Amino acid sequence: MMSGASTVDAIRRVGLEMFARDGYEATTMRAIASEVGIQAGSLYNHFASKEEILWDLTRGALMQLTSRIRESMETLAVDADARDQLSAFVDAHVRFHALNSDQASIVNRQMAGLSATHYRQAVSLRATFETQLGDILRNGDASGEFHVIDLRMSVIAILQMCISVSTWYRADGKLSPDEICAVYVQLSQRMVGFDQRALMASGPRKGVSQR
Amino acid sequence: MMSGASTVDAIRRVGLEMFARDGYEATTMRAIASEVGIQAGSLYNHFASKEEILWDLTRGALMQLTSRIRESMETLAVDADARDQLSAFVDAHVRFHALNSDQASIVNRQMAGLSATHYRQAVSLRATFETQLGDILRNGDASGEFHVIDLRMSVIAILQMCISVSTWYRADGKLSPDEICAVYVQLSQRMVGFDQRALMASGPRKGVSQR
DNA sequence: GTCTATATATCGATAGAC
DNA sequence: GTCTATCGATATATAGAC
Repeated sequence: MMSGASTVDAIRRVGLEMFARDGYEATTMRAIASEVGIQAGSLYNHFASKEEILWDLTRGALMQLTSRIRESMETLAVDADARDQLSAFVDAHVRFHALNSDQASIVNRQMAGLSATHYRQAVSLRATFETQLGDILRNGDASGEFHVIDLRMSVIAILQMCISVSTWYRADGKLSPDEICAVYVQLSQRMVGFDQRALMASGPRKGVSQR
Repeated sequence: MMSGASTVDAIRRVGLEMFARDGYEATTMRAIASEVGIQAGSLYNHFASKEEILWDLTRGALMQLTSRIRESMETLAVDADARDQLSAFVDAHVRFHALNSDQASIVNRQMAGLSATHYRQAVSLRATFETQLGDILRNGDASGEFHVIDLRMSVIAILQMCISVSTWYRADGKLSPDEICAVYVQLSQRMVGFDQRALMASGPRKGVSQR
């Protein structure tokens, strides 16, 4: 038991880590309890079932990501163009998946452990991201800023690209979240057909990074 | 038991389907045996353990994908440019992940069930795809065909984009594999900074698809 | 709210008859 | 090679003392 942290928060913290690392089915209530420092039966004073822990973590991760995206979009001016909107969206998405790889694993890999009802709710929450990005791309294409090849496939491809950062980013690696976000923002702009040559002409183009 | 198919092949077929749909840990040997039409104990006449089934399927999927990519690359002329190489690679990757979503699930989501030794072997096999695509991008950047922003991130982003097709493609959907591959090839060309304007100028540009 | 003890079920894997 | 029967371990979840 940790001082200064409630038992329920300790269960959340341990469950998140173990579900992400070992998978939901491979993680046992006994293992969670042991890491928290209590007996397995005591877990049921805080969560009705193992699935309730997963649902709590899934819902929390999705709401955290929702908040980060909303905060990032709110920094934009009301008349921001589609390019700025896309940048804010991709930046928030990449940053979240880099800095919260455990939450990313829960949402992207462990959702099969949810009950049918909770699974539907999670998919519904996740679909809002696709809708948001789809709106940005549609507006950008309509205004002539973008030249989208296919709306739905572009949306999924960009989202999946952002999500994949969670599989390789390491806090002790050579690249900072800022640097990574900058690259993915550029990639997303290319994918939607935003013409960057005007920007490139304003400064010397850097060589390809060969880390 | 199916006539014309050996028991071991039936186990492979059923295991692939159940591992992909329910996950490795959530799939029981009894469930596999039941679907095959034999008793659970009889499975051990064909595989030493549950993990051996997963490893057989993982290895098979990775080798199938390897073959598809090699076949696609071999259709190219010996002096094919980087753009054609990228197209052949992406086409094969997207096509495989669309038409073999179960194999894709095994390789991309169920590998945590493998033993440490088998896991390392699978990761090693999978790394060859990254190396191949990395070579194509590096050569294309060196020759001036591409303008790669960051080699490693571009490789991962493109691969993950191709893989994601397995999560939404349906054989009874509106899009054929050919149409999907065409879109993803274009997306990949944009991501590596291949200039398409010369091609676009040769014909009227189509509006964005709003399916 | 945590403990000990346990109910109830199911798991992967094995043994030996046929 | 498949069957029946079962081993030994472990799973989630519960009951009741403190």
